[in-house]
Amino acid sequence: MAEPTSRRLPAEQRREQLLDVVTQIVLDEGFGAVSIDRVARDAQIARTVVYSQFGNLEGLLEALVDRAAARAVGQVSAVIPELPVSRDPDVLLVDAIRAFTTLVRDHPRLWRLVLFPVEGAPPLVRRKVAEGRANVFALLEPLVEWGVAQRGGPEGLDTELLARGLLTMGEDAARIVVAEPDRFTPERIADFTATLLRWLGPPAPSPERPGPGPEPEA
Amino acid sequence: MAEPTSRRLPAEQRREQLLDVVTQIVLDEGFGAVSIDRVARDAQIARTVVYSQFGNLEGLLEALVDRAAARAVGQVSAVIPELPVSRDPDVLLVDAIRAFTTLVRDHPRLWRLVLFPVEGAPPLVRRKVAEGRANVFALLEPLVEWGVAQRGGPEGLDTELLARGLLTMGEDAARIVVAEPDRFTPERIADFTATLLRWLGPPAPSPERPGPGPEPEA
Amino acid sequence: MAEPTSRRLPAEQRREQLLDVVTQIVLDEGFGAVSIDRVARDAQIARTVVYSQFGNLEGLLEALVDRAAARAVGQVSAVIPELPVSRDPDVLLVDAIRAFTTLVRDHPRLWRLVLFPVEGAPPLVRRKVAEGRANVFALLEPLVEWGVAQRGGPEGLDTELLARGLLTMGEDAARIVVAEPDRFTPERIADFTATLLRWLGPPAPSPERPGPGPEPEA
Amino acid sequence: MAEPTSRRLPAEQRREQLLDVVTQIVLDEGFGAVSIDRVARDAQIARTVVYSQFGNLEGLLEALVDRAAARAVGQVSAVIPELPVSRDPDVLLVDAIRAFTTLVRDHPRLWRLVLFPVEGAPPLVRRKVAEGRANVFALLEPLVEWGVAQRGGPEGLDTELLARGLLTMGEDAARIVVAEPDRFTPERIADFTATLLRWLGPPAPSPERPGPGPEPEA
DNA sequence: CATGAATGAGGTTTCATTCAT
DNA sequence: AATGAATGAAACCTCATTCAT
Repeated sequence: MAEPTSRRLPAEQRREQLLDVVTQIVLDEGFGAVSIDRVARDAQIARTVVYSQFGNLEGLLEALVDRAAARAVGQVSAVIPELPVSRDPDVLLVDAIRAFTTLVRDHPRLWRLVLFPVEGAPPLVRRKVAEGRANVFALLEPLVEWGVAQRGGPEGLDTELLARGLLTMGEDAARIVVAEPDRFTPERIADFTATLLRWLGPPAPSPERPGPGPEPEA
Repeated sequence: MAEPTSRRLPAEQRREQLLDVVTQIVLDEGFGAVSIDRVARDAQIARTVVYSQFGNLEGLLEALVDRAAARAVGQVSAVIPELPVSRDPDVLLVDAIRAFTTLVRDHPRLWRLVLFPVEGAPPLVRRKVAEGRANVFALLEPLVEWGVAQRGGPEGLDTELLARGLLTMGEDAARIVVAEPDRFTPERIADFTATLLRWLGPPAPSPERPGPGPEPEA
Repeated sequence: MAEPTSRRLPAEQRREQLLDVVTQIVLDEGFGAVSIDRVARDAQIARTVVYSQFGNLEGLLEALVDRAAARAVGQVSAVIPELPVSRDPDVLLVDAIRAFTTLVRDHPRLWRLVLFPVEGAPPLVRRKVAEGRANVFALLEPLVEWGVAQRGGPEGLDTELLARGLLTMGEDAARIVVAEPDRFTPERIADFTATLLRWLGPPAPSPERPGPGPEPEA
Repeated sequence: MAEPTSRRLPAEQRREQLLDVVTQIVLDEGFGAVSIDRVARDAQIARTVVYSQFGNLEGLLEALVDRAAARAVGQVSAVIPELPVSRDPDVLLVDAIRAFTTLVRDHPRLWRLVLFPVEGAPPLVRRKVAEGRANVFALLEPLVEWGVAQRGGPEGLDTELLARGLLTMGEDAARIVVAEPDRFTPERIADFTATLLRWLGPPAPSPERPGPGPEPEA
């Protein structure tokens, strides 16, 4: 680790380097292993450099979390469609699940950080993750409502719980894809989702959404 | 906290008292806040008493986890039915969800410990929790297979993923019941589950399903 | 170690048992490893038993040293002849050396304790050993004087230093016999001593010591 | 002790200062009294300074031993002649003894450290001392063989034991010179050695070594 | 921007010892 | 004669943080 990067870096670069070091430590040994000392040691610089960049330990973690959050949000927003949507809700869901898990699989370092409350994440981190989750939930809920309506869901369906459940399962899907990429592929998960939707019967042939033709009918 | 319990307790009682103290600390401030020092301080005894009971910090945490695990397992096993089952799978599922969330709601201290890998749970804790989860999964999977068969699930349904998903959602249900008991009640969650099952259509009216007669045949 | 000797021993027996335990610890891991705790643990009794027998750690060590000293003195006094002696001084010395090293070889546990200021012997121990050494020296010096006179030693020979040197070498002989009994046997050491004495020329055949006859004259 | 040396010393100087402090403690109270805490207290600095210089207690002791060993070796090598030697072996031995004991007398702090396995020297120290002893022995043995040959020693003399004995006595001489410098002077010890050699008779008048006639003149 | 020296606090652990039973 | 519970002191070590240069 920690190539002998030229000493005396400009602030921005130094920050990036240090955050990379921290990320590595967290992934390898959890948040509990992060200390100013350790970061400085791994980066082969004096402790005070870390202080001058991040103020203190909390600042360091905050910066880490902020960077990860920004990246994660950027990636997710490319996957969640925005209303109004003009596509079949089933296809939409399956595509979104596939896209999201693929994305997670391809950026495991980022998503392990986000998805696993790794080894003693400090309150700060949990708070940020919770925030992010709430944001995603806010995007998801109306979509779910729309989808249920489109599909003709049962009377009195608790869409809040449904949205929550979908979010939870989506997260868990991501987790298992990261944890065991050989056993759990995006494709397998997408297939599972499609099969599940098929179980619900064909999408309601609502007037303005003729549905995908013949489809699984028999 | 920490009533001035009579000094000079017999070992067993002392252990219980100390584990209670630890639990409180974990719930309030996470595993990261647990230290021999802190426990002794909160219990208003000398540090060495803790050592004489648990050997060292790891021993203390292990004892905590073991106690919690024993209790949790005891409670869960009362809720998960064992095959062969002679009841309607939908009712079974709804009842189990209701029973489990009720149980969790009524023992929030225990279940917060188990369900929330709070604030820096040390490897030891995570391992135990993972073990417990695996055990439950082992019980759950055959049940799910049985239920799907009973109900006439779609061709090619990935029951491993389905079982996993149900487990994940069950856990999450428990979590929200503990976290916001006023908004999320066992009844609400049971209702939601029932509605969802209704969506799947009526249980397959398989001839021989008033009871587990010939079973997976048709 | 520490067979489950019947609990509730009479004092004298308990003391012996505990001193045996201490001896074993010292031989295995040095004085630094001796602690009331350790002794009690190895003897499988409560710490307080040790206290009631020896008062405190110092008392324990003192008892250990006293017992060892008594035994060592008993053994040595059988080897050191007392004046007046009516035998050839060379034979006397060689015999004594042989007897002593043999004795040491046959009681290695005792003599390792005495001869090796093992691994952090506390002041108390060093003091006792020094005392013992002084006692032996007191016995040795007149013997050496007598021997030198008998043999016709050189004018102005510093018998104090000679006695001291003999003592030192005797001790060292004992040490190497204990440490490497295969390489250094009592016989080898006795032979060496005899050869050395032969180098000095034949013992003065003068009945009453006619003085340093030839001497370094040329 | 422990003058209020200016705070904020450069590393090298700090190390020296701390090793001096440790030396003092060892000489006064033995290795058992050395602790990071104690060293810091005596040096009137924070414990962590000691840690930053030596890593841990073992590192501290190792540094102490290494420094002492380097110094001791430097001094001894100036005293032990190397083969081939062109001087009278008796004179050589006496001179060496005199030089060594003088040197020891003049550097008592160093040599007490080396010669007295003081009060619980930890394994590390014992190991180093044993090593040093072995090195000296390796130098000494060929010299002794040469000397015995020169002098015409008796048939079958066990030169290994002789060399060992001389080493042991040399060490002991050093010890008593340090312990009681008034009673035991280098001169007294040199005289004793010379007298002893005289007892062996004149050096063999080997052809190419005309004997210690006029001595250091021709 | 970066270093190196230093501090103080907090945690783990072991040990000698005492007291009540 | 023995146990088991408890204390207080002292050691090790690591960390966050500050200051002078």
